[in-house]
Amino acid sequence: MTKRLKTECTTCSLSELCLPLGLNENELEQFSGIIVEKRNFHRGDYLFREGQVFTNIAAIRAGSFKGITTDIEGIEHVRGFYFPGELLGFHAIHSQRYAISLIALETSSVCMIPYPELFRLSRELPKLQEQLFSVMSQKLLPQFKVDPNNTAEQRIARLLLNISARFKCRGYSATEFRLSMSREDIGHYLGLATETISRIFKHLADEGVLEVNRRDITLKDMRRLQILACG
Amino acid sequence: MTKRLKTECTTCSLSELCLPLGLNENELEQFSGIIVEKRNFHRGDYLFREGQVFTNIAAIRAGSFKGITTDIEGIEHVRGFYFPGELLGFHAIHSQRYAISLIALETSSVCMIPYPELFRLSRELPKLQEQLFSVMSQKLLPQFKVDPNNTAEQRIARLLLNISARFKCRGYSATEFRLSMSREDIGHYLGLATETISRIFKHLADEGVLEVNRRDITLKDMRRLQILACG
DNA sequence: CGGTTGCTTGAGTGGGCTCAAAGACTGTGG
DNA sequence: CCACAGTCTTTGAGCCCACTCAAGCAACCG
Repeated sequence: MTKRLKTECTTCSLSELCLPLGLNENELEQFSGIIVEKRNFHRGDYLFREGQVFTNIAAIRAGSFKGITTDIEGIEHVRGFYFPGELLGFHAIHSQRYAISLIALETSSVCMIPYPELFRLSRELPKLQEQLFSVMSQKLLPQFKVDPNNTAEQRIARLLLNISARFKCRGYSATEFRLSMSREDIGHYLGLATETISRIFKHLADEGVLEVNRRDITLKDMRRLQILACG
Repeated sequence: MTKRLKTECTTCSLSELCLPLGLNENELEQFSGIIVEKRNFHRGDYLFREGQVFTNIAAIRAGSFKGITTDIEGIEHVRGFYFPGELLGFHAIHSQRYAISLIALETSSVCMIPYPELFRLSRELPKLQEQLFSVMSQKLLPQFKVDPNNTAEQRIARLLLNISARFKCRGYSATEFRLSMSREDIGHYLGLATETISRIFKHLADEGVLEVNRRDITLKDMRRLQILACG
C-alpha cells in the first residue's frame, strides 16, 4: 500500500499551506529530512484508525479523506472532510492515540511526519515551533461548524461554499468540482438523511443555483448560495 | 474591575489541570513569575471580546464563562461553557485576534498569562513546551459536540453528564450543582428553544432522573441519564 | 447480463419550533 | 416591609421541516 520516497518540500506546491511556511532554505532542508512520503491510498484505505498509537502527523498531498468516529453502538459519525495541504493528527499528541479514523475517499497521497522528530526539530528551529503553535491554534476554531439551528438547505449551502473556498485556495476551480464523498457521508456529517441531501440538491438545481450530476457539482450563482447559507 | 496580584501556582489547587503540570519547583516559580491574576469579574463582564487583539492566555480560577460569537446578522451563538482549570485563548495565536467573546456567568476570577512571555519561557523549559503542545492537542478533540442527530432529550442528558463530569474532576459534587447559565444560553448552545429546555427538564424530573429547581440541579439516577444520553 | 451499490422520488408522521400568555424570582425605592 | 418592574422560566396550542419507510431508477462491474 505504501512506498517511501525522499520528499522535497522545496518543490511542493502546497508548502505555503503546510508546516514549512516561514522556514528558510536551510531549515526547509532539515524539515524535509524528517518526513516520509506514503503513496497509493485508495478509496476506503485507512490513513490511521481510532485508538491506534500516535506516531505521525500526516499532511495530505493529493486526494481527500473523511474523518470518522465510531460510537458505543457501532454507529459511524463523520467528523470532517480533509483536502490537500491539510494537516492531520495533532489531536493525538495529548493521549498518544488517534481519536478518529481517517479513510481515503479517492486515490490519495500523504506525507507522514514522525512526531518525535518533529518535536525535536521544533526545539532547534524557533520558526518551526512558532508555525506549529500557529497551525494548532488555527485548528482550534473549526473552519466549519454544523449548526443545528440551520435548516437542511442552509447546512448544504454552507458546506458547498466551504468546500468551494477550500478548493479555490488550493488553486482548483471554486465553481466546478467533484464531491469525493457519498450522499450518505454528507448526510452523516451534516446531520441529515441522504434523501434530504438529494431533495435539496434537486431544489437548488431547479432554482438555478447550481447544476448537479451525481457527484459533479457546478455552482452557477454563488451570490444566491451565500444568501441561502445565511438564511 | 481588575486587581493585579502576585500569583502562586504552588498553592493553587487547580495547577494539576493547568499549564504547570509536570514542572519542577524551580520551573514552577519561573512560570508563576510571568502570570498576573485578575479578579472581580461579575456576571456579564467580558474577559475578552471577539476581534480584540490577542495578548493573553487566560486560566479560570473560579466561576464560569460562556463563549459566544456574533454572526453577520448580529445573532449571538453560544460556543461553549468554561469552568475552573480551563485555559482560554489558544485559538487566537494564529490570527492574533480573539475569535470569540468570553462573558462571565457569575463572579469569577482568572489568571492572565501574557503570550509573548509564555512563548519565550516555553523555549527555555522543554517540559512547558511539551505541556503546551499537549494542552492544545487536547483542545482539538472537542470535549462536547452538539450532534444534530440527537434528540432534545439526548442533547440535554449529554450536556448534564458533561458538566457533571467536569465538576467532579474539579472536586465538586457530580450530582448536585447550580447551572450558572440561563435556559436561553443552554438553548442557544444545544440548538434548542428555551421552552424545549424547560419541558425536557420537567419531563426528566417527572421520570425521577433528576430534581430541578430553577438553576439548581440534583442528578438522582446517573445510570438512566447515561442511557437517555445514548438513545 | 444480473447483482450490488448509490441516488432519487413519494407519502405519511412526529419532534421541536413558534406564538402567546401566565407564573416565579430578583432588585430597587418608597 | 411592601409594591412594582423587569427578567427568567414554565406551560399550552398549533404548525412545519425533516425524518422514516418504501420503492423505483441509474451507474458500475464482474
